[in-house]
Amino acid sequence: MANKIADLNRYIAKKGLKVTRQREAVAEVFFAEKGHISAEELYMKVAKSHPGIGLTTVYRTLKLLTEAGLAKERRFGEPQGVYEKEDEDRHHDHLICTRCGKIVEFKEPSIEEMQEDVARRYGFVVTDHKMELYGLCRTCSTA
Amino acid sequence: MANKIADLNRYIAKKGLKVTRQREAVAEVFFAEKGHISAEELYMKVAKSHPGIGLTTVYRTLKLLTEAGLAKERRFGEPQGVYEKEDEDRHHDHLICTRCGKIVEFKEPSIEEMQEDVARRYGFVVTDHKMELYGLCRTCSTA
DNA sequence: TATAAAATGACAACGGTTATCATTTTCAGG
DNA sequence: CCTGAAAATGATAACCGTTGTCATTTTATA
Ligand SMILES: [Mn+2]
Ligand SMILES: [Mn+2]
Ligand SMILES: [Zn+2]
Ligand SMILES: [Zn+2]
Repeated sequence: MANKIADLNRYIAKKGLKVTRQREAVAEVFFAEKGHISAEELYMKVAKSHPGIGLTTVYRTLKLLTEAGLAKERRFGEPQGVYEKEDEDRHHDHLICTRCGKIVEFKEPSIEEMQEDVARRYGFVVTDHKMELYGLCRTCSTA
Repeated sequence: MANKIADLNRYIAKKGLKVTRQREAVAEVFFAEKGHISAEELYMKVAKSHPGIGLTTVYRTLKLLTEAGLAKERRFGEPQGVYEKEDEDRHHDHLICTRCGKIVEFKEPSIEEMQEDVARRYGFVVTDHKMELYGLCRTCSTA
């Protein structure tokens, strides 16, 4: 994901910030992730290849990535936030199993349209939304 | 509101717990609320008529009310949780203005049906869901 | 009224995140 | 390449909403 790193560096330049080894290290590990990862977990993974990088820096980098539109913070009912890669056309919502923690991502344009309708009806302009369905996955409900 | 208190007392009896002045005081103020209120705010309001009641007890009572199905905790992107009255047929979702904080409640059965569809498609049995639309209210978007 | 169980209030502790600050690093200009 | 101003880092303390602890009080049952 060299292009992702390039996107980050472009954002950094645009904002007059600076490229650092730490930012690249954190971003690289983050972009290599598939699912949702907490700051603490990311910190641990980064530490393997780059010991010495502080948890604070991981938090700061995640915030930077979020501002740059490359990461998104999620909150699935737990106090600890998790992050995932963000991309204009990667928007999705989540199904969360409250028993085993399994998370399924889905996209449902027809629901999104209806959300727009509802918002319009109340005079709102929607900029973001959150939809989470909590329940039991197949494995957990048949056990 | 007397019936709400009665509901609470019924739940308390069923669980072998005890009716106390504090619980009644907190519940009364809570049930008299219209919108969403934080534990801290509720604590302040309760203090006016019943000084001496601790914040801890307010938290405990809110948890009790939630277990009894009479209150529901909400989180609108801020660290501080807020509570609102709960009722089987009072389910609704929220439109939140990110500028002025205005919150509009709405109910959209067709969306709820589609949520069920999506869940079924992935083998999930939904027990709860969260849908929040963030954006600008009419006042804020035309200013 | 005696008794066991539960609730209370004061306070400490928790956990995830952010602020502070001395030190180090980056990078534009010379 | 240097130099210097601006920004970033890491260690640590602080923050803040919430929950745990525990001695004391209150409730409800018999
Ligand atoms: Mn996701
Ligand atoms: Mn509501
Ligand atoms: Zn499951
Ligand atoms: Zn507004």
